[in-house]
Formats: sequence, C-alpha cells, structure tokens
Amino acid sequence: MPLYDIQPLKIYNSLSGKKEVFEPLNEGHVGMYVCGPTVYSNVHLGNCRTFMSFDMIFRYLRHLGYKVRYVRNITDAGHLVDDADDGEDKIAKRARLEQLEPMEVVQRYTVDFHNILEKFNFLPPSIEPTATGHIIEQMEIIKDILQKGYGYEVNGSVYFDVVKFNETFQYGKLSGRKLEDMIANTRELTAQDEKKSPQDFALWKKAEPQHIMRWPSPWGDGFPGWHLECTAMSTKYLGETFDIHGGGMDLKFPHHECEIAQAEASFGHSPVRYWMHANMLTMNGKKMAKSTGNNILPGEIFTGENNILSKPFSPSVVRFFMMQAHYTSILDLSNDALLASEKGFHRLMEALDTLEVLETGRKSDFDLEPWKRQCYEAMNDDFNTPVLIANLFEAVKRINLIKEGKESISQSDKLELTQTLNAFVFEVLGLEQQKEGNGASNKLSGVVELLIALRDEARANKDFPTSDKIRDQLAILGIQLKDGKEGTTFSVS
RNA sequence: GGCAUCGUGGCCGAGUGGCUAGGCAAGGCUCUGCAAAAGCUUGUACAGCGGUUCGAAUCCGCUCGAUGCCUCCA
Repeated sequence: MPLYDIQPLKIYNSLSGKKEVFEPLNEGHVGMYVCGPTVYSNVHLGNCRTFMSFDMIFRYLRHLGYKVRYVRNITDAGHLVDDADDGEDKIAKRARLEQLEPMEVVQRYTVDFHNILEKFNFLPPSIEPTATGHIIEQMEIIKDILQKGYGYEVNGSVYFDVVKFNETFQYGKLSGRKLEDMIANTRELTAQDEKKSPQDFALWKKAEPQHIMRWPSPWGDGFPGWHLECTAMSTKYLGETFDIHGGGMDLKFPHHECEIAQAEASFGHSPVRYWMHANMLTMNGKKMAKSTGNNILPGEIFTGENNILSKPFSPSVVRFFMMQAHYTSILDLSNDALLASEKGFHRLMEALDTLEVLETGRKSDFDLEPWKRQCYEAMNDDFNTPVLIANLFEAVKRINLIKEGKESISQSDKLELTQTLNAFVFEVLGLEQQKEGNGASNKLSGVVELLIALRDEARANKDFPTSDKIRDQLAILGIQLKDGKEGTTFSVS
C-alpha cells in the first residue's frame, strides 16, 4: 500500500483560500507545473526560495509514493519590458546591452540557474520546457481564443478581451479582484494604446523592425505575449486540467489570473485544481531589489563575497534556513538568522553522525510511533517544514541522551529511527551532510586522532598547559575537540 | 490612492478560541583539571485601543507599522 493512502495530505489552495484534502486527478499520479525563471540575469535568491519550496513539495509527494510529473519552464522568449515601451522584450534588451545574441544570453543564464540549483541540491524537474520551443503551441491557443471570440487582432498584435471574457467567466477570482474595481482604478489609457481596455493583455505582439526575437505568424512577424507560454506548456505536458500549479506570490496577479482566463476561454473550464503560492523573501526586513542595493546573489552567500553577511554560508545551511519557515510566510534573511540556522543545522547533522555509532540496548525509551506520526502530520498539514524540523530536534535530543547513557534504544528502533530521519532530512528536506570523506580528510582525521592521543597522555600526567595548547591550537584551525564519556571526538567547521 | 497578506519573547520562526512549538542567544545546574560539547532547567511573548465570549495571541472593528500586488518580476 502506498504511503499516500495512509497519509492524508492537505494543501492550502490559493483559489479557495482554504486548506483542502489533496486528491489527484489520476490516482497515484500528480501533475505539477511551476512558473520558472526568466533567464535574462543571474537567478536571484528570492527566486530560489520559491523553487526550493516546490522542490520540497515535489520531494514529499514522491516520498508519499506519488508518481509526479513536475514541469518547470524556462522563460527564454522574454516578457515585455513595459506596455508603453517599444515592444522590446527583456531578453532582447539585455542582448543588445551586452552585444550578444539573445539565445546566448539565454544560454548563459540558464547555465547559471542550473548551477545554483545544483548547489542547493535541487532535484531536476521531469520536464523543463522553454517558451521558444513552444511557439507553435502558443499560436494554436491564440487561434483558438480568437475563434471563440475572446481575442481581437489590432495592427499585427492580438489581445485578450478581458471585458468580453468577464461576461461569461470571472476575471480576478484568484487574486480576489473585481473587474469593475480595476477599471475604476486604472490610470488613463495612453492615446496610442491599441487595447480596447487597459485590463486586456497581449497574446501576440507585433515585432518592430529592430526587434531581434521574432517569429512569423498569421498576424505577421512577432512574439508571444506574456502569459501564454505557461498555458501552452502546462496543457501540452499535463493536460487541460492538472493537479498543482505553483509559483511566487507576485505571479498571482496578473500572470496566473491571465493563465486562468486563457485556459477558460480556450477549453471552457478551469485548468488547475490546486493553486499554490510561495511567499516572498526579504532581507533585513526590506524587499530585495537590485535598485536599492538590498540584494544578494546565491553565489555571493556561498563564497562570502558580499558586504551584507559576516561569513560565507553553505547551500545546505541556506536551505535549512529556508525550510525553517513555512513556504506561505514571508521570510526575512539576515546575518543573525543565518548564523542561528547554521548552528542548528550542525547540531542536527552531528546527531545523525552520533546515531550511526550509537550502542543499542535491550529496550527503547524512545517511543518512535507517536514521534513519527507527528513528523508526517506536520508535512501533511500543507507541508509544514518548520514543525517537522521541531520534531527532528526532538529526535536529536533523544539521540544525545542515549549517547550519554541516560536512555537506551533497541536495535530495531535504531534502524527505524535512522531510516525515518534519513527520509525526512535528506530525501524530503533535501539537506546534505557536509561532505568530507576523501583521502585528504582521512589523513586529517588520522592526524587529529594522534593529537587527541597525545592530549590524553598529557592530561593523564596533569600536564594541562600541553593539553590545553593542543585543544586551543586545533580550535584556531577550526577543529573542535569534544570530550565525552566514551572518549574524545572532533568536528571540523 | 485601491486590493491583499502580515505584525508573536533578545533574534529567527510555528501555532490560531482554553493544553510545551522549535532553533539561536541569555541565566542556573550536571559532567569536566578548566573549558568546550552534551544533558537538565529558567524566561511566562503574541503591535496599540475597543468589542464578542465563561475564556482571545487566536474572532470582529478601528489605529499604527511592515510586506506584496495594482507595470516585467519568484
């Protein structure tokens, strides 16, 4: 029996505003689409948090035994910089600035994106489609929307008729907006605007002569509109209706709202069963933005090359930090917060090491079943990783107590505890043990063991100046000695 | 200006009508040659002001503040 049969998962659905029991369309299978990055610059940290949340969700769904098709696109066609702009898109603009081919920009930043995600130990999605690879599919949807009367062509561009759509459907239901309010609130239409209403959005945009990213179409040379690629690609790979659609909170409006409109106009029904939105990452209490300098790249955190943080932090520490907050909450990144997470993370990892060498006894003081149940209950409650982590620390405490000889654990419980912890820590949360274990570090541990032996000798002779010198000198090198009942161990920071 | 979300102890961050979140930091204790590590233990927090209720951090109203969206944005 698959785990999902005994673990009823609840998901907060942004569309209904409620936690709902998750029931996939097809038993045992989950289709999940997440809006990916626009690859016109280095992936930024906030972006990583969103994708990390869905990576964790992907991991947990798999852990429960679901067969998941996870589609995360790469936006390489660019979005319009501005409605009133000359129709140049982000990628094209960047390309001109750097004297590069647009696809060269795309390639460079796609590689950067993958590099960073790999450092964070992301699982690759099942399909990672690109917008430029699905121009034909996008044009097909435009034709369909035009044919159904929800689009209109002006001057080589095609727009979605939001007002017309709203007569039959409900535009704004995801973000809780009403079309009348929006119309009442909009600024003046610029004189040259081709749109019938400011709420209308582009399905196809005519390319001006200087525009380098362009494709021929029934409406002339141009490029697809902002929201269409996700509709095209999610439909192609997951169907007209699929289980989960995710993305950052900021995409709720207008992007996801428009996706719903396009799908409803084209297929006549809502495309997504569970909408999930990950919340924003702030830094030192403020929005992260390049323009204000309140910004840091993931790579700069790993190397420490920045003037915001006091030291470098490993990808796993950053991941742990992010997992300590619920994905629907705003999370604030700061030096203090990362420092605190780093210590907690190491304590957790050291407990896992301790567990491996723990001696077993005849009976167990640690009742595993209720503990394990609480771990699953946390995750089943809309992927509550902070509560899961609180439970993991309960296990840490018990492991240390057993090590101290104050409690004991049976052979079979130790095995089960190990398996459960590994499943949650590595498989679900995607954390990684700081890797050592190569030839150099074997030599290092040999050396440290030798020093420990010398120190023990000194201590036995009450030659404390010598023993303290060994301890303190090693500490300066980042090697910490830990005296315990069973002798001295060490850890390298 | 409009819409939305949020405001929890020194810091980060769960919870959301009555019952310990957790991590980090701090104090005390155990262990230790002294420390560190580890364990035990302490702290009585829910922006402010009203209201509902037997009871509210949790529901309602207002005020203040923050963040997001309203224009590409995770």
